[in-house]
Amino acid sequence: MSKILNTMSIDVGARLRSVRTTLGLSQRELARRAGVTNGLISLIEQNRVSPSVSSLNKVLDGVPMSLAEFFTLDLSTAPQAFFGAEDLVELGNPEVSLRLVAAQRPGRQLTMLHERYAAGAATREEMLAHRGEEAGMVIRGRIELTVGGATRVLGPGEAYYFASQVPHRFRNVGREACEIISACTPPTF
Amino acid sequence: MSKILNTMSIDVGARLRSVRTTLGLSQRELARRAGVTNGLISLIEQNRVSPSVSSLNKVLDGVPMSLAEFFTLDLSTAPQAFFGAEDLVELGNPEVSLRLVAAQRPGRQLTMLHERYAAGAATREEMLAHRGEEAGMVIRGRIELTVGGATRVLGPGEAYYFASQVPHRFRNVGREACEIISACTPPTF
DNA sequence: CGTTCTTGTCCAAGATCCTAAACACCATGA
DNA sequence: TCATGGTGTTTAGGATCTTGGACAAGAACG
Repeated sequence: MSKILNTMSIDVGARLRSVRTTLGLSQRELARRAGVTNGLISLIEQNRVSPSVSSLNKVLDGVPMSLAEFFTLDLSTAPQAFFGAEDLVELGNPEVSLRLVAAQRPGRQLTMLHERYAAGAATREEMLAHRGEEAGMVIRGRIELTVGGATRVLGPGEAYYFASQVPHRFRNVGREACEIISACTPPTF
Repeated sequence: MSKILNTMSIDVGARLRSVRTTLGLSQRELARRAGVTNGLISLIEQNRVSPSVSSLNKVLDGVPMSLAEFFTLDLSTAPQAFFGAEDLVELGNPEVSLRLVAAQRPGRQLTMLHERYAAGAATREEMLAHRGEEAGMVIRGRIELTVGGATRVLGPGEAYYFASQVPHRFRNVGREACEIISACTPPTF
């Protein structure tokens, strides 16, 4: 006896699905980041259950997004064409800042990021799951980039381009912060 | 074995208690309006449980307040002294609008409302639970006010003052909207 | 002093959420 | 064709939320 919960003033399921798909995450990947099960994400998105606030909070921690942002999201906006610096959604941390362009855009096919690595900061070396390609250009500072077996330090005006499935790692070996504009497809964030 | 849930980034219990006490409601009164039990309100406010989103939504319907407003509330603001029209919190409905001054102020001792009755609108005649007194002045339109057995129509510049426990009823018998500035103590909203 | 009302808290039992595991489907590739 | 790895969905059962009622403490009143 499959049941669907009464329509509430706020459609939590649609909201969560919108947030997740916009960021290009699978239910399992979001579940892993949030420390819950993929089944729960599925049930919530179908409005088969109304999650406890603490569960929803855990799920949103995997995005990351606050409850206030989640409930304040306006789903019915026309696709936005221009984004001020304050419109970019921060996905990283203070050490490695990743600011996403057009985060809310449904069905987004491209991920563009404004990345900022603090002095000494680095990404974990890891194999990304998707099959897309990544490109970027340094606009300030210097960054050491390792792709497969090769390592090189890039400065302002220099760029990179590689397939995402090749293990790669960014490391800021300089004294000042390094900023990069990057793009990849399909979207992983 | 009494347990207290892990501290979350957002203290739902404190938030709800703050909202409720600020409005001068008891747990039972809020529960009645929301269609839940007083026990649930108690447990939520103590963070003994993390309510489901749908329960929290039901509870907030009794205020009324949206989930977005609830999670956006800033609890740590210094007492606000000035309130623009947009700062007043709407407590009524389209027919009978009740806009509360200083809704968020903790320990508020006074309730001041900007009331607006659409043409033909009326309050239910009911005995209010508290023992305070109410006063108000019409600033626009005309309103028929019944207090105990007496009825009178008041216009701009005219005022009223009575004990809250006397049954009373407001009714706009005119063609235009009627606006009133009212105050009562202790706070019932 | 009791009586009666209010308040918030606490406690089984029932309802709902959440997990772990399985399922069905599709795409890729040997 | 079969295996592999990805996707979202479903289900049984344990964990948690929610209810209805009891409880204790305080205030108002006679």
